[in-house]
Amino acid sequence: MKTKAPLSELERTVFYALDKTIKSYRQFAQRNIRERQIDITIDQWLTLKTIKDYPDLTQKEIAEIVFKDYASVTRIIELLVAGGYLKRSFHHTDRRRYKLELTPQGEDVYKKLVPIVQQNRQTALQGLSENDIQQLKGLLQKITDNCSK
Amino acid sequence: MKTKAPLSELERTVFYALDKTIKSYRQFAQRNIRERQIDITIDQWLTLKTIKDYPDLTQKEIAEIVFKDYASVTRIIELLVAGGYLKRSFHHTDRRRYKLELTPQGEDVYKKLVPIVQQNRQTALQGLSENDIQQLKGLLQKITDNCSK
DNA sequence: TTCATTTGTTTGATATATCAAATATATTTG
DNA sequence: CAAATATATTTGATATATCAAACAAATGAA
Repeated sequence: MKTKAPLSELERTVFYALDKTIKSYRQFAQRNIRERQIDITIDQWLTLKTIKDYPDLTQKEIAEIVFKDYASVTRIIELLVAGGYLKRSFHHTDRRRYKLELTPQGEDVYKKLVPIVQQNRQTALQGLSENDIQQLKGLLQKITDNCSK
Repeated sequence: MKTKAPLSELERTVFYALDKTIKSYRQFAQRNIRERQIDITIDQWLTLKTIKDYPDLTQKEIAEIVFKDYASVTRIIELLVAGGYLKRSFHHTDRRRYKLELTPQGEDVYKKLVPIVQQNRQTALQGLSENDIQQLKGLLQKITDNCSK
């Protein structure tokens, strides 16, 4: 029987665990989307959903919500447009901006994904109580605050 | 006085908090490295450190430790070699592999970074007790497990 | 109104992530 | 040993992250 190597220093840090957890969740979630033959990435989904839920945000505001760089949002939106999920037209009052709307295809993906994402989250959180989750969020928030000063 | 918009559904999920926390930490850590004029990325540092601490690992094993794709590790190592931090030569017994060693410059960066990383972690975890940290790791582990089945 | 500044967005360059396919060497099996 | 299989690594294609620089339109001040 093979004995496990002792954990490296890296593997013992919380930051390692954090990184691993978010990567595992993303892989898990992406796999479940792909398995249903839906052609969209997690990041594209996040921005699509944000646009659907909050129409008339600027891209800057979208970026802040999804916690991404403005440049990334620009490119993700380009791909969503290229993929036929999003329609981009000029904004009525501010010509620097675009008006962003889901296409029927975008709406369709949205409808399909909502329950999948819901299910993913539920599965990922199995065995954690509501209290655990609040605890977790509190601790994460503290770390985030410590890093943002 | 401006009142905050209510949090979006996204912003209320643990996964969002997770993503935000790890990104905040990475940005914070990278900033502290750059400020000291050290030319290396976090990911390069992680793999450099792994090679230093565990010489004679295969790239595959390195990838597993740093939780990265094999392809990513290949490219990160290329950059470390190009940057003069790592020396790559053929492995004695297995010609598919490379022998990886830090150059003097690599050793130098290693020595400089150890205390910086130490300090970063400490700062990021300010206000969390040892117990909080164990709690956090436990919860993260549960989520990781849930996503890996 | 004009000029300077601010704001929203894009672009370019480089690093990393992901998946699939290609390579090369090792190992196993018949 | 030869063929099949396994293992270590690389490469290609595409998506995302980050930072800086470029742009263009809006806004504010003189």
